[in-house]
Parts: sequence; C-alpha cells; structure tokens
Amino acid sequence: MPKETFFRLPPARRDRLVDEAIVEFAERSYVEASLSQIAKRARIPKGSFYQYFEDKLDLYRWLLTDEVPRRKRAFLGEDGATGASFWERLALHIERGMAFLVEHPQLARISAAAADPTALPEVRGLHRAICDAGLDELRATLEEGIRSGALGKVNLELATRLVATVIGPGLTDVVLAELGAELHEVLASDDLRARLSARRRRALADQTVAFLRSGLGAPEDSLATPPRGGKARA
Amino acid sequence: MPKETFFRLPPARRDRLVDEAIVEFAERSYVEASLSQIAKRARIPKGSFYQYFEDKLDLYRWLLTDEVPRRKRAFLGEDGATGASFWERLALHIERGMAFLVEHPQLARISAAAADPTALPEVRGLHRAICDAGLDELRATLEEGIRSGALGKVNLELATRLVATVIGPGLTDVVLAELGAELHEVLASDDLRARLSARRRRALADQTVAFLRSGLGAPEDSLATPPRGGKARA
Amino acid sequence: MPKETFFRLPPARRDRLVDEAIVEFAERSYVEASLSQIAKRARIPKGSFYQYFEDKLDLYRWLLTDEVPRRKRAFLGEDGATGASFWERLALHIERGMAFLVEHPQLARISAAAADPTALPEVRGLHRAICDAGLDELRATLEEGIRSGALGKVNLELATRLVATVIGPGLTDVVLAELGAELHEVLASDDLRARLSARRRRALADQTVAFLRSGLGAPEDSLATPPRGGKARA
Amino acid sequence: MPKETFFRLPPARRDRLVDEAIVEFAERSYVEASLSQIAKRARIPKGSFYQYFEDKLDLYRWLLTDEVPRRKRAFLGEDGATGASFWERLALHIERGMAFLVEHPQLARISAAAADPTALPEVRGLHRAICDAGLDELRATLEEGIRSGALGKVNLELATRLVATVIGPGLTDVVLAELGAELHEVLASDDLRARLSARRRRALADQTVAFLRSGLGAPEDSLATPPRGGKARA
DNA sequence: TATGAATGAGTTTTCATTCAT
DNA sequence: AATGAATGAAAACTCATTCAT
Repeated sequence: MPKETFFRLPPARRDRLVDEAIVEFAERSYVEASLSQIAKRARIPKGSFYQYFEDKLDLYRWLLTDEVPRRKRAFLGEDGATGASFWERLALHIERGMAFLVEHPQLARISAAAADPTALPEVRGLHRAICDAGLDELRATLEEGIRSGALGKVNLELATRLVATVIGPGLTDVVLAELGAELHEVLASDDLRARLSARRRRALADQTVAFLRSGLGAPEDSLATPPRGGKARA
Repeated sequence: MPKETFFRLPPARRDRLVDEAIVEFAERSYVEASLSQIAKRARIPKGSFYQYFEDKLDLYRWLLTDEVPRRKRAFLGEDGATGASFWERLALHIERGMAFLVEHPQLARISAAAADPTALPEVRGLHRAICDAGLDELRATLEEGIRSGALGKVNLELATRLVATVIGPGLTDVVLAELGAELHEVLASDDLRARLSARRRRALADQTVAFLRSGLGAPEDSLATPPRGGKARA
Repeated sequence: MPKETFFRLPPARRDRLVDEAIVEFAERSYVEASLSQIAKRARIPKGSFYQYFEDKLDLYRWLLTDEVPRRKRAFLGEDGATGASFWERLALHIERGMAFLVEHPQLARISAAAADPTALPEVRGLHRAICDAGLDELRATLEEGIRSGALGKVNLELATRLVATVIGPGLTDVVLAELGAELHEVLASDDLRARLSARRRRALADQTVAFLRSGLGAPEDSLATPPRGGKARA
Repeated sequence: MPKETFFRLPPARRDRLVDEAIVEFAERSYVEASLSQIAKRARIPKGSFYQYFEDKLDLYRWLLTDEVPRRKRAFLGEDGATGASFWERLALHIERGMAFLVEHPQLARISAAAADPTALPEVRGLHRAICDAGLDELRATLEEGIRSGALGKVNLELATRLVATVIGPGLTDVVLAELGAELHEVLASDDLRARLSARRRRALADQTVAFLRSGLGAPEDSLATPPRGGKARA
C-alpha cells in the first residue's frame, strides 16, 4: 500500500503519477515497465517516488487491487439490472464490460494483465488473487443461475472458467477485431471509442449471450443426440 | 532463421541450447527473457550464441514459428479423425490439445504466448501472424461445420474468436484448475502429467464440446425464447 | 548537451571526468574511444556517466563544440591585433595557433580531429559543421584581405582551402618536426612545451606567412612568367 | 608480410580478399576496420585469413607499404616529365595526384591515412615510415628546385612540410569541394570521377602551383616589403 | 592447407533502488 | 518531506584470434 505521504500529495501531482503509471503498466508487463519512465513522464523525481510507495511492486499492487477497480466501479456505476432475468443480466454485464474496454482501454488492460503469466512469484501471487476473486464472483453468479433454473446441468468449475474466458479475453478479441485495431493502437489513441457504437455493442453482447446460452450447434441436433455416445466410445 | 552453424552443432550442445531457450521463453516474455541466462544455463559462451543465431529475436522467431510447431506436430502425430462428425473431431482436437499441454507445458506456453500483448513491434508482428494463422484454421473448420449442418446460424467472426478463446486460454485454465497448480509449477515440474488421466481429459473435452454445442442454458428454455426480444428491449 | 546534473557536479569530480574524456578523445577517434576507459580512469561508475550525458555522442559533441572551443578562447584571450595589417594579423593568428598546440596539445588534437574522416554519419555531421565554420571564418578573412588590397587576384575557394590546410595540419606537422616528437608523445607529456620558444614560434609564423604571401619561387621569376603558358602547353 | 600461401592463392580469391580489404580500410581506421567484415564480403572463411596473413596488422601493413603503392605506380605509370621545368613538373605531379584521387579514391584514402594519428604504437610506426618516405622524396625534389634556381631562399624543412600538406590533404579538400561531395560519398560511388574533367584538373593544378610559387600577396607588395619588419615588431 | 566453429574480453546502455542533503 | 544524484548489476552484442578437424 502507498505510504501516508502519497495520500497527502497535492491532487495534481498525485494524478500525474497515477496516470502515467497506468499508461506504463497498460503497455508493458510488470517487469518491463520502467519506474524511470513513469517518474520522468509524471515529472516527479525518482527519489520522491520512494516517499510514496515502498517500491515498484507496491505501486503495481495498489493499482491492480485498488485504484483500477475503483475507477472501474466509478465508470460502471450501479448495476441497474435488478429484476432482470439471468441472461439479461449477463448481457448487460457483457455490454458494460465492452463499454469499459472501449472507453478505458488502459484500465481494462491492466485488469486483464492479471491473467498473464509472469516469472516473479510476488506478482504471481497478486495476479492469482485477482483472478480468483473474479472467478469467485462469476461462480456465484452462475450458481444463482442454476438456482433460478436458467442454467441447465453444468459442471460448475468448468463453466465458470470457460465463461470467464469468453467474457474476458474472448470479448476483448472480438472488440479489437471490430475496431480493426491491435491492442497497442487502442491503448495509444483516444478516439477509437466512437468506432463501436452502443447499438453494435448491444448486438455483440446479445450474440455472445446466445452463444453462452445455446452454443453453436444447429437447433435440431442441439440436444437430441449426446455429444459423443457412451457406446460408440466404449 | 538460425545460421547453418546451428544445425551442424553436436546434438548434445544444440539440445542444451534449445532446451534452455525453451525453458526461458516459457517462463518469461520476450523482453524479460535473458540471453545471458540461456547461455549460462546451456553452458555455452555468450559469444558462441551469435554463431548460431543472428540475435535474440532470431532465436525467438525460430522457436515460435519452427521448432515449437515441429515438436507439437511430432507429439500430436496424425489427426486420425477422418470420418468422424464435426463435434467428434472438435472433441478430439481439444483432447489432444490438453494432452500436449500436460505433457509439454513449456511448448504449449510458448505457443500461447503469441496471444500476450507486448510493446515491441517486431515481436508483435510475429505474434500477430501466429494468431492470425490459428484463427484462419479455426475459421475454416467452423465453415466446414456450417456446410455440414452441424453448426446453426452463427456470426462466423464472433464464433471463431470465442471458440478460439475457449479452446485456447479457457481450456488451459481448466486444466490448471484440475491439476490444482499454477502455470509456473507446471512449467517447472515434470511429473504433474499423471495427475490428469486420459479418462479425465476425455470427460473435460466432452463437456467442453457440449458447452460449445449447446451452451449452458436449461434445455427447456434453450431455444424457445429469443435471448433478448427486440420488443422487450424497445 | 550534458544534462543539468553535469553542471552541478562537484568540480573535482567533473574535472576528472572532462579531463579523462579529453585525454581519451585526443588519443583515439570517436569510435575507438571507450566510455568504459574514461569512466574507469575518472573513477566514476559507468552508470553515473549516464546521469551527466545522454550517451557517448553527447559527450563528444559537447567537447567538440563547446568545451574545447571555450578552453581555446580562454587560452587565446583577446586577439589584440587591431590596427595591424592583413599579413601581420595572419602571422599573429598562426603564432597563437602554435602556442595553443604546444600548450594544450590535447585540445588542439580534438579540434583538429574534425578534419579526420569517419564512417559514422552522426559524427561526420558534427565534423563537417566544425570544418565548415572554420572555412567560413577563414574565407571571410581572405575576402577582407582582398578588399584591403593585400591579396592579389585569387580563386577564393581554392585559396581558402589551401590556406586552411597550411595553417592547420601543415603547421601542426611543422611544430611536431621542430619538437622532434610525434603527436602521441606530445599528447602524453606535459613538458615539451618549453622546447618551442616564443622566439622560434614567431620565426616560424613569419616564414609561414612569407610562404603564403609570396610563395616559394625565386624572386626574379616569381611573377614574370605565367606558371604554365597556354602556348607552351599546346 | 603475407605468408607464402597468400601468393599461391587462386587469383580470383586473392583479389576478392584484397579488394574488400581496400574497401574496408579506406572507410575505417585501422582499429575500426573489421576483419570479420572483410572476410565475410570476400567470402573467405575467417580461419583461412590467418593462413594468408599473420594478423590484421600484417594485412594492413602489406596494403599500406606494398599493394597500394604498387597500384598507385601502375596507375600513374612513367613520370614523363623529363626536360620540363621544376614548376611544370610540380604541376604535372599535382595533376596526376588529382587524377589518382578521382579514379582510385580508396587507394588514395588508404595512402592518406598514414597522416592520421592513431593510438596503436605498431600502426604509428607504419604511418610514420610512410610519411617520412614521402617527405624525403619531396625534400629531394625541393632541393633540386633550389639547385635549379626555381626556388628562392627557403627554409627547406618548413617548405617541405607545408608543400606536402598543400598537395596532400589540401588538394584532397579542394577536389572534394569541386565534386561537391564528402569523402565517404566518393569512396562509395564509382561514377563521380567524370565530374572533374581533365581540363578542370589542369586548371586547379596550375592555380595550386601559382600559389606555391608566388603566394597570395598582391603583385606590387609581394616581395617589396619584408613580411613583418623587425622594426615594426620592436 | 582449408576452414568452420569457439571463445572471452570488450563495447554501450538501462534500471531499480539507496543515500545525502 | 523532498529530491537530485549515485551506483552496480544486468542487458544485448562484436571482435580478433585460436583451435580442431
């Protein structure tokens, strides 16, 4: 956690530091990110940095577990989906995720980085915790879906992880493909957001939910025959 | 591409170099990986390395585009799925992917690294090419599925990317969860492979295919009501 | 240009660095000169060097375009030749150049290095600029000599370049011959300066000016016959 | 000196080696020149090189003291100036030097490099010997000029060195200025030679000789008043 | 004799962190 | 508390020369 001094910083100075840190960690992995760069671009002396944070990891940890989630919550606001069905709520969740990605690609990228492997044990611990929290939340959601009867009979663990991947990196890929851009272009430019209209986002969310709900199989065969017959196998 | 010299190397020496390179690039990103480390662990002088490869990128490129795919093909052997249905072939593909991951986690990790973002343009180009090739192949497969009637009406681009994520990082996560291990433990240890039996792999593959085919929705509602009605929305 | 840090350095430390850099660049070409050597001999860590200069070229550029000229000006002081004739001023200029060479051979050598060819484009640009500036100044001087009637009818470009060579590398050779030493001995030792008395310097300067003014031809034929007659040629 | 094996080499192979060595040493100083580059471009194994020459210095020495002078003599052929006056012979010498420079800039550059300072004692010895030989020759020529009455009363040592600089680096500068090119462009391209016509070369040679013979002073004052009067000084 | 390969000392440069003021 | 500077370990890469076949 940042030191006391960090929170007593003049907001302008603090914001510069945080903003530049976000830029750096969005573009580079923890190891590759350079404190020197962050300090230089934020125009704060490198020495001062160590008054605010213990070290590079301290900054990264705080960004990953506090600041980025806070900004994400601030952007997303209230869920506003009370009363909706399970699938509707899922669609809304996806849509909001896409909006966040398009409007705040750097924050989204830092969040997503938790899924990247890294050789540093400390960072791995961090990433693990974040991923686990996300999975826990999604698992709870799916459990609720099961209770509500929206979901069929599923292997909960498998479903949790597959759905997490679909609405995580999967949708990021889809959005990038829609934008016709690579991640690094999106991180660098500010005006790509307009390229994905709210209408289009809704359509993509609906199609994704349809995929999660009913899969890709043709309707007639969808549940008629078991995927691979036990007898045929035996 | 490696220089001629490399291919004329005594096999023991060459293998040491390649093996250590694989270890290093499996654990670290391109930028983080250290030639010095590779050379030291392979017990070849740093100067000698440059007899074999142009530079660090040359080694990485060769691993990524030649050696790792070659080893993967060697491991997977023939497809052996001729005559099977689309879904059966998909299940087989998934199963084989899981086997490769468990038996050769380092190779699998290097392959998968192509999906990780990186700030270096040259490396990005490499990764991009690999990802595109994978997507092209999968897209063709899905198109065939459509022709064969196995797949319903789908947005091909969306489906391609979502399926790719499911059978790529999605299944990796699932397997790691099954092993109760993190990627780095798997990369480091040789005997985790037994923890995921062929039977269990088959079961996971079947369930994954079921997910891709029919989704997670309860049978009765599966295709009865449209995911989200246009009217309900308007 | 050096960074701010450099100018705030404790003088002893800064001087050590500059002095060793001058020694190194006086003895070796830009490419051959070694930052490691400079740092080692100045007893500053290599890492510290980069607090003071952007890189090797930054140091060299500053030496060549700022520090060496500054020291040269400091040594030469005021011209003090106002009112003198063109040829007298030229003699004074030459004399002062010889004094500088003898008293500060390293600075003189670094200046002169601008005339050496080099394969590095950036360094070539630097050298070119310095040579051009020197030629411009000399050309202006000669133009004034023409206006004052001291100079006869000359090809200005040719004259500028020939005179530049005479009073540049030419005089350096002459002085070294007088000292009975090679450049590197002069660069290495501090007490050769006394070997060339002011009286001798004045004599050499006078003779050089006589050469520039009247050439080497015997008086009687000096301008009587054209250098090579058109007819004689045809 | 090269080893026996070198002279027994198939001419094509030997020529490739020599030609590439000339290219390399023309562009770079002894230290900067790279044997690896020479060997690679000449397509001879680096190991073989050491069958032909003791080391880098051996090659350089042979080029500088044997091969380049031999090629220079071959280009210049017979002097053909018997019977001409001292000044005519000098003009011819200069003209031939310019022709050599324009037609064989690489050979000329290697010759001229002997005047460049270097930190390596062995190379310094080489350069010194070459320069001294050139000066000896020129001194003898001037002595003959004195005997023939063409030259006035001169300080022989001073005159030798000043004339050497004028017709050496001085004329090179002049020619480069005429070509509107830098040395490195001339070294790299083959067709700049046409830019300096024989007629223009002759004119430059004549003007240079006029400079050496009569200096730059205006005719009326040229020898009337001593360069700087003893009285004026006192 | 030919030669491909091996090698270690060398190069410039970056970086996170500590220290002194 | 602020901060400018110091620093050493690390990085990728090049080179002339030697060695073994």
